[in-house]
Amino acid sequence: MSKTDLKKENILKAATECFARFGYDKTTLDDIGSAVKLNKASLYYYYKNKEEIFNEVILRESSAFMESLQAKVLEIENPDDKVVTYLIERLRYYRKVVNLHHLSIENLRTLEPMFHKLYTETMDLEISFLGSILKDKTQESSPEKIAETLLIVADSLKHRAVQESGKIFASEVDYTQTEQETEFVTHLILRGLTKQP
Amino acid sequence: MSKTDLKKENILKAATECFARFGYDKTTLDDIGSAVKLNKASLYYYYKNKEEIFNEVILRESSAFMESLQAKVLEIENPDDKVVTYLIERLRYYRKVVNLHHLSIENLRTLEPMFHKLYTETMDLEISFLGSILKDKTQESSPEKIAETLLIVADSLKHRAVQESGKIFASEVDYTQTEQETEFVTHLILRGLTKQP
Amino acid sequence: MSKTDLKKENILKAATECFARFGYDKTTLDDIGSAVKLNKASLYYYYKNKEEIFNEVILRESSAFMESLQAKVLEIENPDDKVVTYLIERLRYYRKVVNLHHLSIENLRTLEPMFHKLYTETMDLEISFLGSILKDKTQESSPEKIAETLLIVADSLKHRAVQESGKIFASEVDYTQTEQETEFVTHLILRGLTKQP
Amino acid sequence: MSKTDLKKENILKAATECFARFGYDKTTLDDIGSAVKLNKASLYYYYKNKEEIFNEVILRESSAFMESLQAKVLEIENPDDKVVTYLIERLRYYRKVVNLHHLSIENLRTLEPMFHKLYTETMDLEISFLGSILKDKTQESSPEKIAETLLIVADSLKHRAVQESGKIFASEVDYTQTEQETEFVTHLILRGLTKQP
DNA sequence: GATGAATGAGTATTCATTCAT
DNA sequence: AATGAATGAATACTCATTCAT
Repeated sequence: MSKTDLKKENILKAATECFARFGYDKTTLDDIGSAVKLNKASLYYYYKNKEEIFNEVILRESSAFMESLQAKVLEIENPDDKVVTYLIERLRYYRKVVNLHHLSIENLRTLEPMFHKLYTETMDLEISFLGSILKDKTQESSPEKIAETLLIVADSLKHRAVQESGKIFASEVDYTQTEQETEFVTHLILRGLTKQP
Repeated sequence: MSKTDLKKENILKAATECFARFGYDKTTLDDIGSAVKLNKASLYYYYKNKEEIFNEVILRESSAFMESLQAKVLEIENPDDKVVTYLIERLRYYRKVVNLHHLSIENLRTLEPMFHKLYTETMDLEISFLGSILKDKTQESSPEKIAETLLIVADSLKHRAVQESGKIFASEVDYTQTEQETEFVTHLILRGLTKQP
Repeated sequence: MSKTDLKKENILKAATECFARFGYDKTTLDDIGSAVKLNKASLYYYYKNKEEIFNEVILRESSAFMESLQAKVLEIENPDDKVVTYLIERLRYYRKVVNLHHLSIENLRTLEPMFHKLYTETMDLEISFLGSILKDKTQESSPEKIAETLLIVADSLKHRAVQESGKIFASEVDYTQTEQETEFVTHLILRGLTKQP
Repeated sequence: MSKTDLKKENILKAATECFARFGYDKTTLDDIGSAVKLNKASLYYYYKNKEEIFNEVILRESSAFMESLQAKVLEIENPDDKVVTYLIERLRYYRKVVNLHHLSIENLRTLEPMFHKLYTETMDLEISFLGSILKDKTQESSPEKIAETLLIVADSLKHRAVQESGKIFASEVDYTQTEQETEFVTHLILRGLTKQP
């Protein structure tokens, strides 16, 4: 690993700490700078701006989460539970990130492009993983097609919940409701696939 | 309702929206002002400062929550479940407030006096409600004494969790653990009361 | 005295207290309003603005001071001392006003028109008083002419001192120096008048 | 002198001008900024806040004053006069600072910690200087002990006067009285030392 | 690569002043 | 005569970002 990459790594580690501690908004570049013993201005040599740093932090965390989630899912016996668990935990993770970094609805709007980029980058991997789980359940369509549909539906439900929030207590309530919706739809789809009455 | 009270009401409504949208820190008085079509400075005619507005918002929300929670609890059959549900939902509500308004540990420190005031003001009502539920369960001490103890224990567990947070992902994890601790202790106490082996 | 005049009187009394307590700048109209149990806005019914109130306060204080000073001067035996004392005490009073109301150089600039108005309004009375003291000392010119000259010279010395201040510690030092200059010039003029060698 | 120190120096020079011109409260950071051709925000790069700038200004002025006062005192013949002059001039200097910067009672309260720090930092030097003057007058105790006592008494008298002010015209009057009290007590102590009847 | 230095835009709060009632 | 209500302009302080060296 080059010297620069090492430094970037250290910055990310410090930033991860700070964002978790203070939230995105309240973390100042001075906070991060102090933590890596680097002048605030120097951070701009490694990253374009605060948002890009946050970007990277989220990306790392997501990768780690995905790995551990996939490992956990593989240990589940019941195939339907595998899928449901995967989708629900994915949703809960999103909530966790939002809460952890104290992201406001406004932040979510601003950071949307970043999340979208992260989303599309990860999508292929997720489709492939979920597809492999679904392989022996689907008879007609390709399992990847089903996987993609499930992911899209799940994300749409989440997206709708976020958009509708901004009203008091909506965030919490919606997530619970979204979980139920996700589970319900997933079961519907999976049972449809196995042609059960 | 007087004209002034009406205006204060409108300000609160706008503030509630804003705090939920942006969080406490990122809500500016300009945000609230715009929402009520009032100059930022005018808000100071109705409220002493930003904190006082937040204060009032939290107070309203809490009252509404308490009412609905108590109604919900009364519908539960099993007496023990009544108590446990009440205490757990109360804890979840705290987390909800903190998350909703994106309160940082720092905020919690600053706003502590406000929360404390709210807490003591509500305490009597809570004791009286919880006491009435416990009435036929206690044989020796007064039900109010037991109620107060339960509330104090529950709040202490919560308080410890808050103090210990500030570590990564701690917020989520700790609350779950605190819920379990609260439930466990409550059962211990309740079973002690009914002298079951 | 009409009801309005009575109210104006009360406002002035309160304002006098406030200005002496907090200084001109730090006295708010709310301070004065509270003190007379009158809404801040009501003050504008009686006075054009804050400056006009201050104006009046200074005017009252000056009149009172002038009366007492003139009484004091009349008790002095030596005619020269009468004049010198009058001029010196007059200067000291100016300093006292400036210090009492915490007037900055900048204030003095802003309030200059007011002071000038006060100055010209009082001038005639001062000339007449000082003239009466000088009556038996002057043989050629009218005593009023001499009186006016003395006052103008004294005020010029003071004015120059004020203008030159704004440099550190100048205020204090200059006043002392100005006192000496005033005394010296006065003696020069008085002795010139009596044609002493 | 480093570039930063030079800049800090310039800021101080500008601030000194401004504080003397407008007083502490009415001097804005924009005033100081304009004077050094520096954005208001840049001042925060060099100094923590307005109070710290004022702090430094006062510190400089005090050092300069102390030096000149000590030189002046050394030229006095009569030993008792040396001491009295030193203590009286010290008192006058305090008044001078308060008047010059238009410090209100409120300011004095806020800035108290700063004055206290300055006070204790200077104390040792003052004790040592005053002690050297007293050397040949004391026969029993150490001259430093006497010096410290004199300084403490003088400051206490001053402190009481400040506390009691806030009443009309009090500032002027009290200081004069404090001067007399200081002189009287000093003479008492000095004559006691030489065991004169 | 690193940073000292600078700043524009924002953020809570205060206050003299205005005006409709 | 009195005031409730509103506001523009200030004011101390913060922070992401820029740039010359």
